[in-house]
Parts: sequence; structure tokens; C-alpha cells
Amino acid sequence: MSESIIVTRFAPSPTGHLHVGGARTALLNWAYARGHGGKFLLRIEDTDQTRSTAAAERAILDDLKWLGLDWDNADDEPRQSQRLDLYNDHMRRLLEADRAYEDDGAVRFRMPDHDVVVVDQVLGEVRVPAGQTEDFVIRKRDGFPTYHFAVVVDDADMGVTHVIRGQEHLSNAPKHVALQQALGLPTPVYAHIPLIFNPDGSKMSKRDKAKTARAAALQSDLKARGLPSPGLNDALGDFLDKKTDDLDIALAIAAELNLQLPEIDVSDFQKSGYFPAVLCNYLALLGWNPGGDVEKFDNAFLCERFDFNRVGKKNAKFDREKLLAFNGDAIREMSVSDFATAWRNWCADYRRDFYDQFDEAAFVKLAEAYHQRTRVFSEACDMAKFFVEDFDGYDDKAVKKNLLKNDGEGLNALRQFRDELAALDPFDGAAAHELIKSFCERTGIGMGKVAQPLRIAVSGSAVTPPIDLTLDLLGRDTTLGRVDRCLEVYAADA
RNA sequence: GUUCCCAUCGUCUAGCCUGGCCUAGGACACCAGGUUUUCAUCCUGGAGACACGGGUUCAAAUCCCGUUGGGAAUACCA
Repeated sequence: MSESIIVTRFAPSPTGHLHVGGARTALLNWAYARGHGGKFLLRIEDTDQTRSTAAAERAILDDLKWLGLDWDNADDEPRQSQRLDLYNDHMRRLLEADRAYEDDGAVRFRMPDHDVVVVDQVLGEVRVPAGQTEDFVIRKRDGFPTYHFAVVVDDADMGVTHVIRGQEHLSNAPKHVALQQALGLPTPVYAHIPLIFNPDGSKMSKRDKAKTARAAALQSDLKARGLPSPGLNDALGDFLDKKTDDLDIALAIAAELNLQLPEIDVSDFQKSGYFPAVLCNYLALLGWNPGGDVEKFDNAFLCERFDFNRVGKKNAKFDREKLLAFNGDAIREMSVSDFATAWRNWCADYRRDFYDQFDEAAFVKLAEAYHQRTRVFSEACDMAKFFVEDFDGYDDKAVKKNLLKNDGEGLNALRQFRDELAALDPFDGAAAHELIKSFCERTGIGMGKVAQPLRIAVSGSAVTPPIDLTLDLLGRDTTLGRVDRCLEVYAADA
């Protein structure tokens, strides 16, 4: 019964990165096919000759793989640019039947004079009145088919039975159905899924990065200071004046200002240190849910349970906080050593400074320190930066509260503790823990009164992992060096 | 403008199809308290929604109509 097998597809156009909306579409098509013993195919829609690139195509494929998706025609994904003959055959039939006509060097499809009905699995039956849709171009002057024509021909040619795509295509569906009818091709089952938007309701796009970068740049003195690479400075003005949304400039600004640009593309999430499984989980949840208050699930569960009857109709806003929370939960569900391995592997690609400085054993300690306070790897690295390099300056508020308050109470404790710490042997977490405990017992000083000054001395801030682990990771030399420096810096204030 | 789609806490949503079990459930965020050497984790509690107006019905978040609001399409982009 090969006719009854389900075939879905994902058909990206290689004009840029794979963004989360496309990723979710791919995920759902994949899940539906996998859950129904069907096939999931890939097709490259490169009919836009000016915007398509091989690099974008490779990147999109990589992103899909990273997400854990696989497709059944991986050995030879069809490329629309290479199937012109196929389109032309169908085109000829349309022309001969007078269902299409030449216009200005292009070819237009003649819309039928009756209503067109689209049966959609999530939205129901949609009827578009006759005469509402204009005759549209199906072959461009350059001889390439347009999207509408190619998608219909290709889906039929590839045996696609189910088309799951974004709701932005709902209004296009009547065109596709009309085309299928004129061509005598079967109409696949359609399922139009809701769109994903920014929290402010705007459409998610790479321009958001430009927006964020521009806003931050205008807040700063960057305009006067300029970018470090002089080549970009000419363009900076235009960028700030909203004349361009050049991504390179946005990136340069972000780098200079140490700014986090919003993640839009799948690769952005990879760079930020999210787990692909969590991204998939969250993406699937945006517009679909398995019911029963279940929110956490893996792709296998998705495949098993995904169906159109639980797909929502309303466009969803992308909530990074919730994604972050889910990712943090996933980390907490891992063992420390698994977390260490995953974090270290990620650092190998994105944070060489950490990877180079900490070997596997040290990473386990790091991971232990951050296991309970990490949501994404990049965030963990930001927090743990003082382990890798010296910090910039002391947090004033923390210094006042923990070092200087009550006539330098904290500073005094730190000074008292300093020599005992110097004598500690071996210098490790367990020993440090015992020392602090006994120091507090002997002197009657509270734990916090010792730990907080220490934190500030070694990290510049009052927030670090447990102090014994922190000292252990820092090692004797660095710890003592920073403690002495702190004592010196605030000597006059005591 | 026209056509189409949509409408439950701030956000994602359950419930709607097959009206009564809904004084509307969960999650994220938020607030308060507890645990804790900081932060975080963890635990407990809290605030928070059926867009509006008409119907239908003994009964409506659930069905119907309208209004308003949001979105999409209207490209020789996909």
C-alpha cells in the first residue's frame, strides 16, 4: 500500500539562516511523518536566483541536523533550480489549455471563475470567493517558476501527501488548489499552523538584531567613540540613522558593547548554549500541546503524539524567559558530570577561553558550582568569567554592604582570615570548607561575614557559587593574590 | 481598500467540537514567606483571564450574529 504512506516535506529557501519559525515547521513535519511511519523529505527552494546561496543551504541543513531532524532523501535533496524541465512541461499544458497566458514576458495563471475551497486540518474549511484572487505569475521572465507554481508541481512530483506550513500561507492555499485542479494533480492534506511573533507582537526577523543593537548604541557613547574596526565606521552613521540594518554592524556593536542580541535563528540558540532538545520541546509547545497539562517532552514523544486536532489557531509570542527556564530545568535534570561534559563540549566551539583553561576534571568542579544556577551555557560562562580572567572592578554596593559597613567589619574579618587561608594545606574545597567553619566557630564571626568579603575579594561581586568551591577552582595563588589586592585597595577605608 | 484567519491570566495554554463537573486548571514571569554563607536551586502561599454587545437555552468560556482588536495575503520573494 505505498499510496497510503504519509509523506511530508520541509522546503526552505536558502536565502538566510533557519529561524525558529522555520525550525518549528520542519520539526512538526518531521514529527508527523515519523509518528505515522511516513517519509519526511527536504527540498531546496532556490528559485530566487539573486538571493540563494550555497552557504545558506549548508547552514540550514546543519541547523536541522543539530535539532535532531533527519530526512529520507538526504542523499539527493531536490533543488528547484535543477528541475526547470519539469516545470516547463506542466507550464506547457497550462498554456495549451489556455489556463495560463503570457504577460510581459512572464506567464500568468488564469484563476478559475468559481469559488475555491481549501480544507485545512486546523482551521477547517476556508472558502475564497471567485474573482477574489488575481491571476498570478507562475513563470518569471528569467524562466524560473515562482514559488506558487513550483511548490505545487514539486509536492505532487515528490508524492507529498501532507503539507504542514505557517499560517501566512493560508491565503496562498487557494492559488495552490486552483493550480492543482488545473493541472489535474492531487491536493495534499493541508495544515496551517499559527505563526510565531516577538513578545511585542511584531514579526520575528533578523531586523530585531539591528533594532536591539541600534537602541543600545544610541544609549551609549558609541557614536562619539566609534567602532574598533574603522572600516565599519562609515556605515555606522547610516546604521544609527536607520538607513541600513546591516547585520555586520549590529554584530560589531554587540561585541563592542558586550551586548546580547536577541536570538532569532536556530544557530543563535546554539551559540547561546541551549539544548536542541529543549528548543524543539519549546517550539512544539508554541501552538500545540499534548493535553493533560504535559509540557515537558522529547521528540520521540512528539512524534508519537503530534496530531492536527491539538494544534492551536492563534499566533503565539516567543517567550525567551520560558525557554530559558526549560533549558535550566533540563540542566538540573542532568547529572553534574553529564552537565560538565555537555558544557565543556559547547565551550570547545564557543568559549575557547574556558575550554583551554579547564581540563575535564576541572570542568566537573565548575559544573558542580554552576549546576543549580545555569539556564544556558553562555550565561554560565558569563557568571564564571572571573575564574578565567581577572575581573574589572568591585561592585560598589556590595563593597559598602559587606566590606565597609560597621567600621569595616567585613574587611577586618577578611584580614584576620587571610593568613589562615595562606597556611591552608592542601588548598582545596574540602579544606577550605573546614577552615571557614572552624574560623567562624573560634572567632564567633558568622559564616556570611567571612564568605561575603571573600566573594568580593576574589570575584568583585557578592555573588558566586559556594565559597569553598569557588576558592578551590581559583587555587591558592589567585585567591591569595586577589585577597591581598582587595585588602590593599580598601586599606584606607578600614 | 479587498479577501481570509484569529480572540481564555502579562506570556504559552487546558477547557470549547460533544453547553451544566469552571467559584476557569497548568506552565513561564511576577509578588510574599521558608530553606540557604551570597546568588541560585528547592518548598509553601498569593495576585492574575473567558475582548465587548446582542441572541439561543432552564443553563454559555463553550452554540449563533454583530462590534472591536490582532494577524495574513493581495510581489516576475518564498
